[in-house]
Amino acid sequence: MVVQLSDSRRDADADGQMAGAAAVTPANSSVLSSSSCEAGADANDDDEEPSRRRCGKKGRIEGEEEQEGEGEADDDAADRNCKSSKENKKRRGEKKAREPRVAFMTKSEVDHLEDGYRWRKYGQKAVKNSTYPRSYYRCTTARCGVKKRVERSQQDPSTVITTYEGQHTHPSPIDLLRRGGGAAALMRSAAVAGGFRRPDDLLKIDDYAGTPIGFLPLLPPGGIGAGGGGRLLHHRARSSQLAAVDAYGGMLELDFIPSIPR
DNA sequence: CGGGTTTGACCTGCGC
DNA sequence: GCGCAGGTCAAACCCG
Repeated sequence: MVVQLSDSRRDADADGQMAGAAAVTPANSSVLSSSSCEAGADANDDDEEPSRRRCGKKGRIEGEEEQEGEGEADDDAADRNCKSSKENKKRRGEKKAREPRVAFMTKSEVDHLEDGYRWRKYGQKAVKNSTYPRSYYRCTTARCGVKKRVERSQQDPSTVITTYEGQHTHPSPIDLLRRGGGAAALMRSAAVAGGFRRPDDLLKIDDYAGTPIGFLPLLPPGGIGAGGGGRLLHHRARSSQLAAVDAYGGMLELDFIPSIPR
């Protein structure tokens, strides 16, 4: 099974920064409450957020996607944009640099898997050729533009596909806890202990171009173990590599972060 | 009352 | 240019 992200990656940030998120598993509120992320805190997205405005009644958002430094105090710019939707369109076209995105597939009965960050749902759409809707979430942390989409696999309804876009501009609590603990060692030991070593145990994740970029373990419905659900902690070991560890010790090694083909 | 969810409408990109 | 599908907004609603 494969996650095929339909969007072309040509626009993606080649920096290799990972979506600040991690895969997930069903909520298990009794354990850790977050996942970690090496938030590469770059100011890439002062993206939207509170100060969005609309043109006209239900018009478009002004100043949206407006960035490059002047992100915030752009009332004027916004007004300008308001005047010409064409310009606006043009701008969008120019700037629409997609955030790097990563998709995770997880066996779970719940759609919205706990990953340690707080998300606000801002939309839901029926997806063509799928009986399951896709939900859209945004990180609730101010100025953090990370988004994620959650949908069920059409082929395997027990599988949840979570796509993260962007990177958190803030650490998650768990990240702080783990910091200094030696992520690499942690990951290695977890991988060994995990037992998810054979391809059969894993779900393949493809990058935008359909190239295999990693694997995820097939978690049993409800997650690993009786209580279900572990949380994925991930650490960017190198700029070109991401490894992940499930909170339950399962191997979730994502040895990737695709470089963008041009 | 504040924060999250639902949902219909709107916007945008893309293929034909 | 048109239509479709994906993505987003925001009012209304819900819930703790």
